[in-house]
Amino acid sequence: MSDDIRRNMALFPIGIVMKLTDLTARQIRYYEQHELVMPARTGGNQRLYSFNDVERLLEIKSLIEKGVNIAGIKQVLLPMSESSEEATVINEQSEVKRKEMSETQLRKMLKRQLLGGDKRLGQVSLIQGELSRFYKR
DNA sequence: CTTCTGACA
DNA sequence: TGTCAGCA
Repeated sequence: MSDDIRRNMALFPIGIVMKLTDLTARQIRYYEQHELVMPARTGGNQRLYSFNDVERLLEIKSLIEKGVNIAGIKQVLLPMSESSEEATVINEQSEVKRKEMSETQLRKMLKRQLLGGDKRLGQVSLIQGELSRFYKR
């Protein structure tokens, strides 16, 4: 499956990514600072994004719009070392499916936090400001 | 002209 | 997040 290398191939500069994602350079760089995306660099230190990076950014954008903050996105997106319940699944095309948290699980976490009773240590606030549109909508 | 880092009237 | 500076 050498289709992966193409998706991970560093191709476009931040300017194009901006148009592709409707995000500002500021935001894109900001998310990188928080390790939400790690684009490659050219010899001149210019960022080069791959298709995967762009998709990643779109997912981040989506979550931001839903009211999830950086801390929350980190927990919802990929680099999930081990998900106790959600098993790593292989999809129909034998392509490794992304270990993303489902909407339902997200809501579950949100509800648990919003309802207060969060006794687990080291838990970070997933929501920004007011309890977001999860309950407004 | 485009991108990069750092900083904040 | 916007935006401006000063480089590369």
